[in-house]
Amino acid sequence: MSEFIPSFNDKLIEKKWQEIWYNNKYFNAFDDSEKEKYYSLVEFPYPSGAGMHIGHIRAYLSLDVISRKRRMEGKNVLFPIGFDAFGLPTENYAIKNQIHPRIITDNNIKTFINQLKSAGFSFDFSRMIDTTDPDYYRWTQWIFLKMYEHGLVYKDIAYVNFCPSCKVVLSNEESQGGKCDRCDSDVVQMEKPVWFLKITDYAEKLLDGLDELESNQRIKLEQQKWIGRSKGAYIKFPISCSDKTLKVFTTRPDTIYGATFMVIAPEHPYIEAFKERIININEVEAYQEQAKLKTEFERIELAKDKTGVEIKGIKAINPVNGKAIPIFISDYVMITYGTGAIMAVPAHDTRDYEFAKKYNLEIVEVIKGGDITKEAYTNTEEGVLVNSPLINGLKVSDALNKITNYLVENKIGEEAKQYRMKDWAFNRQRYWGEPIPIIYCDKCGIVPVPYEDLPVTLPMVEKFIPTDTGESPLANIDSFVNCKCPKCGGQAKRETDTMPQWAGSSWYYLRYMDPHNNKELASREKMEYWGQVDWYNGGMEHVTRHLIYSRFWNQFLYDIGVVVNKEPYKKRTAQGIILGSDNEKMSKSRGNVVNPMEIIDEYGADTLRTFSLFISDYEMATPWNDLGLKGARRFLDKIWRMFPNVKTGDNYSKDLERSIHETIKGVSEDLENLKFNTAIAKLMTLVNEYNKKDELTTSDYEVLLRLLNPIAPHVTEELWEMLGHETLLVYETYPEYDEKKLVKDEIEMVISINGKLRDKVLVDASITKKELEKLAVESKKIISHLEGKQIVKIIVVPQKLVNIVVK
RNA sequence: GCGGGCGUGGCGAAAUUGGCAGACGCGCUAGACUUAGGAUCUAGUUCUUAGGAGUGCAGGUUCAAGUCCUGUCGCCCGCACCA
Repeated sequence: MSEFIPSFNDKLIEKKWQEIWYNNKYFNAFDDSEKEKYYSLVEFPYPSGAGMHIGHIRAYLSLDVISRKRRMEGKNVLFPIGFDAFGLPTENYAIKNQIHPRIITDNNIKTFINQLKSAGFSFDFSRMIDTTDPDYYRWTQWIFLKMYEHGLVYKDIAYVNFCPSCKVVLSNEESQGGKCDRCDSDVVQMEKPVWFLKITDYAEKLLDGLDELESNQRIKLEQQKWIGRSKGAYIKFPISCSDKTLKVFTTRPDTIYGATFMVIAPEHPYIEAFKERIININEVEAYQEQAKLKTEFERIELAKDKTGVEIKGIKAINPVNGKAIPIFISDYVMITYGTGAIMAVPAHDTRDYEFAKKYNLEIVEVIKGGDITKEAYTNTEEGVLVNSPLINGLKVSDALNKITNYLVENKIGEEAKQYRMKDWAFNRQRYWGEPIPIIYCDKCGIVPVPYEDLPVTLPMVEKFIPTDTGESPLANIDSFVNCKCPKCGGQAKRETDTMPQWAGSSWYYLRYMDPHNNKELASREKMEYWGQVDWYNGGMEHVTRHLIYSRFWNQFLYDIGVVVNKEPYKKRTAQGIILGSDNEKMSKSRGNVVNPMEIIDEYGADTLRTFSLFISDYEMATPWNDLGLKGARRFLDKIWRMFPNVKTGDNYSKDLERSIHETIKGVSEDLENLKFNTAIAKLMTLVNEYNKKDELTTSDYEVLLRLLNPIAPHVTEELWEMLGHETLLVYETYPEYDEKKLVKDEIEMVISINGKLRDKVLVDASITKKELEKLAVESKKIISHLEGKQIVKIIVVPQKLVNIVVK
């Protein structure tokens, strides 16, 4: 053997093992294995031109470690990767540089694959998918058509969020706070024909399914909040001298006697309907115009300042007491929620209170407990109803029941649920997305593309530019637009809008099970074998969008008998983001971006892997720290340098035995609980212990290599080979601990006085309580502290401490 | 405004869920060895008047509080005129 070098050559070793693993397909999953399956999934990346980010590394590492551990535990592991490649950055880059997005995408994917491999991720690269591949998006389109077939797709003219800069319609999810998710421009409201997916039909199922999901509370809460269910009632208020009623939604029908006026949204259809009777129609229409000009963001920003106009000429009749009350138009009521109209109860709602104060409207207290001369009394759980003939003296919960029954019996109202979540606006006016498989025929109307004609492929054209009218660039491509009607064979035109970014990712976990199937999205047999995703890790930012969308698609596919499980994911976790070393979010403009490839170049993939997991609790956001990398590298080098001290031996060294079993237990548990940082700390502690010895047995050394392998796979694999093994560590067994070996015969007990540490003693594990007390009181250190004091009592906590309470 | 989380050395962080605060790592200090390396090894490293004090701040419960309770300040994330 040549001279032993005290620091390993990461470049050589890592390249060597990556070639062995990937060329021999060591990480490929088997569809026909006898072994128990394990499906671990990470959110597939968008292959941006910038290549891999440190965030990708951290996001994928957790399940790479788990997947590697599972293989060692004898599982048939499916740990796939793919690319969510449709999207605006690629299209924008394509337009700017006159390169087709196909070419850009292919190049970016190549870069990504190389980068993923250089980090040593144990993905099954044979199952790679690309959402922009017609063989893939054929099935995205297929699912859309299935939804259409089942009445979950509809077209409507609607006010949509439109980004004037990206020239694209945005979903609510993409336009939070009135800003475009991508370019941060102010979003405007635009009336457009929109394809909607009826996700609200699945609101209840999406809520129920959360019970089965294994995740932390935050992940469930954010989804619950997003769906935003409110239980309450619809109530119909008759309109004076008319057979029409104004329907409102309220969560508090018990406060109906306090309803002193009504408010409708500026877009409410009754303004048009009662145009003839409205005396101040000019004033009302002027208000409507003004409201339209405000972006949604402005409407929220100006929230403090309530504005409105009374609609003169019509009144609403409170159906429980027959009182005629005024109707106002105001933009604090949204047309998109509930019925676009409310009964205002100023005494018990802060917004209504504000409005009533401003316009000098009557405020009637119906729940006792607050002081409505000062502010609205809203925290009414303990309150008692007053001024409400039918329900006076009742507690709120009883009043709610009684009044609801009354409303239902008298056909004034009905129980109802409302959701914050709205139907999913599903079309985009862009080129680089899945074409929506719909054809418009003058004779037959809207005709879905027949299943056998899928996929509707994107045409490869030289130039495409977004149109100013908000139409897709596809609209300019005649060869795409013009087609035959599948029903009558006549001239027809294709839908030119494409699907949103979220489409392809809504079912990709299914495709991995059977990625090359050209007959079905995946075969039933394979879906039965692979079942649910056992563990899905991704970003917190996708918990409300992608996670809900994909759960919705899966539930739909389950309902029509295509997939096997109601819920796609068994367990979901989310990594904390890595901030720049300045504790700010990484961004090019701040110049605090860490490039993982540079780190691999300088320190090697094993060091990057170890450090990214060691830096902090996996679920918390943490600033990056370049210097810390050295520590990770030092740790790996220490293990490397131990190699010459390893002597043959089939058992653990006696004095290390307990530490080894403790470490095995601790590390395994930590890895399962996402506590990678403490798992690595425990391995470091063990290594420090090893380092105090001149000699180690091969068993001592190998157990360390096996424990560390999922985290630092290259260097451990190399050392494994150096030990003379001919098989790979990748499929070696994961160490197990022996409970009996954890038992200590001697325990260090703490002796404290009034809770303050005063002494420590080493005692036999079998010591009795009495003996301990005696020992404690007789300790020299303790005696000196007890001088002149009186012992009140002694508390003994077995295995831990003795506390002497003195006066 | 509502919901969730966080606040611990010079820094990143641990703390078996109420029982030795600061594991592990970075950095720093001193020494050793020089194969001058991305070194390595050894010792030390919360503060401090050596008695203590100490987990954002102020109280409380307890034999015992970073951990539980009440109040308060600061930061982060999500939602936001949702009726």
